[in-house]
Amino acid sequence: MYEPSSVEGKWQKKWEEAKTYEIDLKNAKDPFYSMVMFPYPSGDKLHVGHWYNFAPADSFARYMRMKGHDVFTPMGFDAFGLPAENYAIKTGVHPDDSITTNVETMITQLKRIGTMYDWSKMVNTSKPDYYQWTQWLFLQMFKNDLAFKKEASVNWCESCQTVLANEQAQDGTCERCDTEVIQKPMTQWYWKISDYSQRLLDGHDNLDWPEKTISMQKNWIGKSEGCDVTWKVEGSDLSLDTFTTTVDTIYGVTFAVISPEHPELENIVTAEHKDAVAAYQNKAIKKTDIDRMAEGKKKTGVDTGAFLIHPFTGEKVPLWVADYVLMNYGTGVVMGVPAHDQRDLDFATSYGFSIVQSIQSDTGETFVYDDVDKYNVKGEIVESGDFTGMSILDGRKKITEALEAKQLGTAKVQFKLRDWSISRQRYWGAPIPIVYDPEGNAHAIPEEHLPWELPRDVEFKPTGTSPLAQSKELKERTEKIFGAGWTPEVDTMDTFVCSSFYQFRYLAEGSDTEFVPKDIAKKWMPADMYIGGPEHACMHLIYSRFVTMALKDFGFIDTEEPFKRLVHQGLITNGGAKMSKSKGNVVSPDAFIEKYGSDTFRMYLMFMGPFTDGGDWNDTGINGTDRFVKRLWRLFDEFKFSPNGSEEKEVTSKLHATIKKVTNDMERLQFNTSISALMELLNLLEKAEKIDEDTAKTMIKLLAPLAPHLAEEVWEKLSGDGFVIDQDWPTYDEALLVSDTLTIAVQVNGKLRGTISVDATASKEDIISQAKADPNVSKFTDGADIKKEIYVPGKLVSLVI
RNA sequence: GCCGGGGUGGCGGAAUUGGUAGACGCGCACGACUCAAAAUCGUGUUCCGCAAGGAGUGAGGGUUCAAUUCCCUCCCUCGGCACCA
Repeated sequence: MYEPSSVEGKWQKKWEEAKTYEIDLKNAKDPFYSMVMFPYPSGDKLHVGHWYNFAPADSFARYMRMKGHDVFTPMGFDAFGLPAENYAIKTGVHPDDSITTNVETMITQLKRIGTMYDWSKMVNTSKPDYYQWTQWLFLQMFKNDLAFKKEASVNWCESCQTVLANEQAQDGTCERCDTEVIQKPMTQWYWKISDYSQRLLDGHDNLDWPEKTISMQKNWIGKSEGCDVTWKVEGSDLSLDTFTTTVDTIYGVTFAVISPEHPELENIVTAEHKDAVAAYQNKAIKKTDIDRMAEGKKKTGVDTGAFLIHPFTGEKVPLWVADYVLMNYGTGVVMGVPAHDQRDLDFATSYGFSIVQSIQSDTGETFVYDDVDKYNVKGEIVESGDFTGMSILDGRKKITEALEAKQLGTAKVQFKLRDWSISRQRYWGAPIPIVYDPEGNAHAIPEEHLPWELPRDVEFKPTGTSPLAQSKELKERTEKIFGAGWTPEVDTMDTFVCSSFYQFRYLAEGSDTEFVPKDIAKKWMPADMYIGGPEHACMHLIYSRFVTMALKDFGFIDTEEPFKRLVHQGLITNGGAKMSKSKGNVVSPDAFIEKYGSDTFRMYLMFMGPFTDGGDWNDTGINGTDRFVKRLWRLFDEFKFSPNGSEEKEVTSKLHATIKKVTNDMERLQFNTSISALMELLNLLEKAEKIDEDTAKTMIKLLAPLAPHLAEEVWEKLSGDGFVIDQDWPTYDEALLVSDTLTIAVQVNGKLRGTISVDATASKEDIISQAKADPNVSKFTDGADIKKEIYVPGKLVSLVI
C-alpha cells in the first residue's frame, strides 16, 4: 500500500538535507532561470490557484533540470500592501508581526507541494534588507530625472484612502476593492514610464510571450501617429493646438471642442459665456468616469463664444466646451469633423453644426473613420483647396508638410500610456526616500541612510494623509540627520514598485552592498521562464519591463527585458464560477493532500486540461490520477523486472513512443497529454509478460517531473543511483518506433470501409492490392471502375470509384 | 463598437504538415471477487439501428479522393479595451 504522507515527507526532508535545489549562481554551467509570480503572504492557507500555478511550473523546472540545465527557481513574498494593513486596523496586530507569521506558515505549506525552490535566496519585500533596494531604485530614478513630483488630477479610492495608478483604476474602479474611483487634484510622485513607450513596444518583437498579453500591452501603450495643428484664437494672441491622426479631413472642420479641464479655457471664453461655461465645468468635474461612461455616446457641451482661425481657409471655427474631450490625452482640444468622425457627428447633430465632406472612399462614398483602418485607408481628398484630388494618405502627408511650412503644425506620435503614479497614502509600504528642507524643496536621502526604515509608532487607520505623518520617531530621525525644520516624505511606494525588480534581487543573495552582481545578472537574466496570471498584463508586466530598461540605462545591468518566455496559467473555477470566500465555493487543497498526497493532487490539476486553459474543479476527477498512482506503485512494488533485452518488442517501441511524446509535451507545457501518454504506457506494461529493468527505470524518469516524490521512492526501490531528479532525461530511438506491421486504413470514396495489416516493408503496389482484396472493401468496389488510387505512406489507401 | 481566444460524447478533454474523430481519464452499465458493501479486476460505453448500414466536431455553404484542421457567410460564448480625436 502506497502511503503518500510518509513517502512525501521523507523525500522533502532528504532533498532539503542534501541541499539538492540550492544553486551555485556563480559557477552554474548551463543556467536556466525559472520564475513564478511570487505570492502575497495572506493568513489563509494555500489555495487551489497557488497549486495550479506553482506545481506545473515546478514540473516544468524539473524537466529542464533533467535535460541538463542548472535550474534556479527561487521563491519570495510580495509582502507589502493593503491586506496586512487592513488586518492591523481590525485587530491591532502590527503588519510586520502578522506578515512574519504568515510567511512562516506559507513556507511550510509551499514545501508540501514538493517544489524545487532554492530557499536560501528567498526575498520578502517588506523587510528592510529588501526595501532598502526599493528605495535605492527610487533614488536612481530621481537622480536620472525619471522620478518627479507634480500636482495633477489623480485616481482616488475612498475606501482604500489612497491614490491609484491608472493601471490600478482601469474601468473606473479600484483594482483592490472595486470601489468607484474619483478624480482629485493632488501632488504626487511619478515615474516617467512614458519616456519608454516606444521602447516598450519595440521590445515585444523579441519576447516569447502570449500574443494576447502583447496585444493588451500594445493597446495600453496606445501609439497613434498624426499631427498637432495650431489654431489662432480670433481677436487674441492666444492659440490652441489640436492633435489629430487624420489631418486629411482638416477642410471638413466645422467646429472645435475644448476639454472642461483645459487650463487656457478661462482666458479664451468670452464675457457673455463665462457663467454658462463655469457651470458646465463644475458639473463635468464632479462626474466620475463611471458617470461619463454611463452616458455612453450622448454628448453635451456649451459655447465659449470664441472662434478659432482655420489654418488654410482663414474661416472662423466656433469653439465649444465638451466633456467628451479628455484633458489627459493629446492636447485637450479637438477639431470637429462631423462628416468623418462619429463622435463629432453626434455632437454636431445635437448642436446644429454643418457637416462638410472632405474625403471619399475609392468607390466614391463618404465614410466615418470608426469603420476603417485609418493608417491603410484608400480614397481621395475632395473640396480641400490645393489638396483636392490627392489620395488620402498622400494628402495627409502633404497637409502636414504645409502646416509645418506655415509653422502652424507638426507631425507627432501620441501615446496613451501615462506616467506611473507611485505615491500611496498608506502605512504598509516602502517609505519614499525623500526629505524636504524648511523651504519645502525635495532632497534625496543619501544612500548611506538606506534602509530608510518604516517607523513603527503610528496608527494604521487611514485618514487620507499618510499614517507616517504621525510618527514622532520619523520626524526626529529626519531632523537629527538633516537639521531642524527638515521634514520627511510621508507617502509610501506602490507595491508594484517592490515587485518590479525582484527578479534581480533573487540573484543578489541578500547582498546589502550591491543591487545585483553584474556578472551574475548577465549570466542569468533575462529569466528564461516566467509563469503567472494574465491579470498582470498591464501592471506588473509593464512596470518590470520599464524598470529593467531604466536600470540598464543607468548602467547597473546589461539586460533590456526581464522575462524571455512568459506563460499564463489558466483559472480554476468551481461550478463555473471564480472561487471566492464570499461565494463560499473555495476548494481547499488540504483535505485532498491529506487523502491523496501532493503527487496525486498536482497531477490531477495538470491532467484536467491544458495548463493555459484552467478548468472547472470536480471532486471525483481526482480518482483517475489516484488510481494511476496506485497502479504504478503496485506494478513497481510487485513486479520482478527482467534482464535488459528480453521484453516484447511492442513494449520497447511503446516506451520510445512515450519518451518522444512526453518530451515534446513537456517542452510545450502540455502536462495533460504527458500524463495520458504515461497512462497508456502503464496500461501496456500491466499486460506485459516481461519488462526490462531499463524500461522500468526510464518510465520512472519520465514520471519524475510530474510526481517527484513517488518517482524518488520507486527509483530507490529499483536501486537507482542518487536522486532520480539528478538523472538525465531519457532519449528515444526513432528506429525503435517503427513496428513490423502497419495498420492501413482503406477508404472508398472517402468513407472508411476497412483496415488491413501489412508488413512494414511492403511496397505501395502490394499494399493497394491487399487493400482491394480485403472483403470489407471489395464489397464496395466490386463491379465498379476504380478511377483513382491514393496511398498515404504508413497511413491509408483511398480508392475512388 | 474595436481587438483576441474558444464552440468536439453524459462530463474533463485528445487528434505533428488536411489522412482511421472521440486517445487518456471521470461517470455510468453489466460481470468477477464478497454474507454484503467499499476497494480492486474484467467487459462495454458518440448517436440512430436487431443487423447491414447511416448520421456526426456550433449552423449553413465551398475547395478536396479525404476537412475538427483550409476558404466564405452567420450564430453563440469567454477574456481584454472602450468618447484615445
